[in-house]
Amino acid sequence: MKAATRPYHHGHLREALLRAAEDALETGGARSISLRELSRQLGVSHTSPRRHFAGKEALLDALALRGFERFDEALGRAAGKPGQEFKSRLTKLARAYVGFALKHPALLSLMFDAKQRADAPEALRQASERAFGHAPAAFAEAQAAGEVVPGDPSRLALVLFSTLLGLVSMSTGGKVKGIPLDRLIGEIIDRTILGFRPR
Amino acid sequence: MKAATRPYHHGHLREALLRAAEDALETGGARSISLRELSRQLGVSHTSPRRHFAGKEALLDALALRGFERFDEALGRAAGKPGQEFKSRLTKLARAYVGFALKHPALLSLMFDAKQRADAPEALRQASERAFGHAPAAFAEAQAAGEVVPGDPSRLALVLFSTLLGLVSMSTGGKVKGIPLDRLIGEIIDRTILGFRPR
DNA sequence: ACCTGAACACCGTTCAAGT
DNA sequence: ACCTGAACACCGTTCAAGT
Repeated sequence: MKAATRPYHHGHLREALLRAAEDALETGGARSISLRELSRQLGVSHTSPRRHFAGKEALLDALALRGFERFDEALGRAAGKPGQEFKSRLTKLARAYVGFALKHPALLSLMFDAKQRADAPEALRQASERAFGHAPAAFAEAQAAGEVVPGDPSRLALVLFSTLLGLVSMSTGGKVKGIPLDRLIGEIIDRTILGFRPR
Repeated sequence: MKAATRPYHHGHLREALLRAAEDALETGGARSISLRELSRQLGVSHTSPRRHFAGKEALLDALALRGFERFDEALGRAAGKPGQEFKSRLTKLARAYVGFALKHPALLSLMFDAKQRADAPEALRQASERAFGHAPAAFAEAQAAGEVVPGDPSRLALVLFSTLLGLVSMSTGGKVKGIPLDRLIGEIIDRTILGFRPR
């Protein structure tokens, strides 16, 4: 009954810290994350995090990196396969993106802030680029089929993702001017396809 | 030689605090803002800010609010007048927006974070809506001239601004994949106008 | 290797007190 | 009204020490 009070976090303290930090992030914002408080929650001394992260900034960066990795997976699953209808693929990608953004708003904000920093780790930039690399494939295929204007496909995809990203930023609680984002996505996709259709 | 060491910040301590806080924000990020450090810089005791702001959060909110007010002014100047060419008005609005975003990246991030908070002050939401209210007028006029598809003009303007907002978020140091934002704006405007043209 | 406690230099906020 | 110093309960980070 006493020995049980010693989880000691053999190998997974790092994991536990990241998990607890993400909880705090979504609950009380980035400012509410405290290494000492996390240590208390996990029952380790306040200097233990130091073994796994060089400092608080490093923990936040690791959190952002994991965010990008999950983001990448979600978009990868939604990206679809060659041969599927262009509009349907874009719609799935868009819903995946918006879904992630609405589910983890504070994490997404942290991810972008971290990536923007002048001294951002290279891994962060790469993870971001990987995640945003799924849409261009769909555009390239549509170009080959003559449904979309020529040009760098990743630049075309950029326009769609920018729009969605901005839409989420301008929304409050998943709504813009009372209209749910879900309903706006279809409109955006239609306009995007129209704008990219060869004249 | 001694009396001069007593600025005492008669009435404008509030102003001075906001100014110093914005400097710190753009230099070292939101996390680098400290009430005590600001007080030190301004030569007042560390409890003086309390007279002007209920707490640190309140100071940050005030900073965000002023940001939205300046943002509103910048967009208002760029919005142009009825009778001017639609595309030229959009381009000016877009450049004004992107210009602000690149000049005050940390402030913009703070502005949106503050506005998004569940307990955000109403004034913040209103200031945001005011600032984003300039573009719809241009869209409404273009609709009257038959250059743009019918529908709620502020919803049409939303698409353009979302795209720009997202573009800035995805950029690093004013560039996306090595291409300066300035050069992308024209492309975005063209696509937007194309997408909104009556079929 | 991994974790610890003590120490240091900071925070934000509160409060009784001064002019 | 406006500002002050002391006090309180926190921080992140460093370091010598323990197993």
